Amino acid sequence: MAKSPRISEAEWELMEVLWQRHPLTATELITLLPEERNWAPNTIRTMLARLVKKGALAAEPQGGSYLYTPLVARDQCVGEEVDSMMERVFGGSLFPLLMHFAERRKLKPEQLRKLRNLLKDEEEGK
Amino acid sequence: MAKSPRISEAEWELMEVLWQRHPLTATELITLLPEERNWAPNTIRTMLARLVKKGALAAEPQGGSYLYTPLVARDQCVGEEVDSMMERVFGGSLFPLLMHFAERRKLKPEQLRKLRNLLKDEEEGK
DNA sequence: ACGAGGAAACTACAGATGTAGTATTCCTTT
DNA sequence: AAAGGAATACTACATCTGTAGTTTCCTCGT
Repeated sequence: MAKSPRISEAEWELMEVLWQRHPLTATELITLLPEERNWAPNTIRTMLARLVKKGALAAEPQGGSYLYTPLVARDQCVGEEVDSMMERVFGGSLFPLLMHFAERRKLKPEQLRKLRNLLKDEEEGK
Repeated sequence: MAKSPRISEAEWELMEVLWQRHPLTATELITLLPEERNWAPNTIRTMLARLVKKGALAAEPQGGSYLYTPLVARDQCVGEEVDSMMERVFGGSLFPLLMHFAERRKLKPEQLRKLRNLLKDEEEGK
């Protein structure tokens, strides 16, 4: 499967809405966005246009407007996002990531031990 | 603790080297970079300058040259990187991330069950 | 059929990023 | 002290991102 286009942070928010519910017109999408993000409508339309250009969305004309639909699966985008991050900061290996969480979220040592154990095969198999 | 500056993908590679070994001059750093990355020396120096401007590196003059040293801890950068990604694609919650790995890396269902169990408190506590 | 109002198209612009060329400076060696 | 070589400083430039204003166009209601 081909790599999906890169979705930027702000774009991600639009995609989230569209992955949950589509097709949508720009106006509908705007009403569905969390209000905290009070982007100017034109900002959102610009981002939509970029997402279409990137091939992340399809834009189907519908009476003077467009209906937008995701062309890339959320799962795939997530996968690529995660992989890229993992590659960058954990050398691609799962275990250090879990260690990271274990430390940050302060798992109890006993949980940690179990977790480590559980994932040993994983790491070796990789 | 203050937020560390944003380290871009390419910059990350320089930082990795410097986190492992510092202080280094630009030239030393260049020799330590993986050869695949055959950046022009000037490219690397530009990135170094940017990292200094961002406050990610200190540049100590040393006989007509500089010695570069990280000013931000790798751990902290990793944390912020991970948090940002988690926020973006997993709504900040750990469990879906683990599910993702479980699916992608094909954990055995039994491992998965244990893992889920193990992390339940974590999720609830959040 | 015409006008109002909303959509889309086009334009703008600053900051980040990837990538590197050119110019200047300054240390070191004859 | 002058030259050579390296390191830095400055400049460049295309693309992506965040953010939005201005202009044009189409559609629906009267």
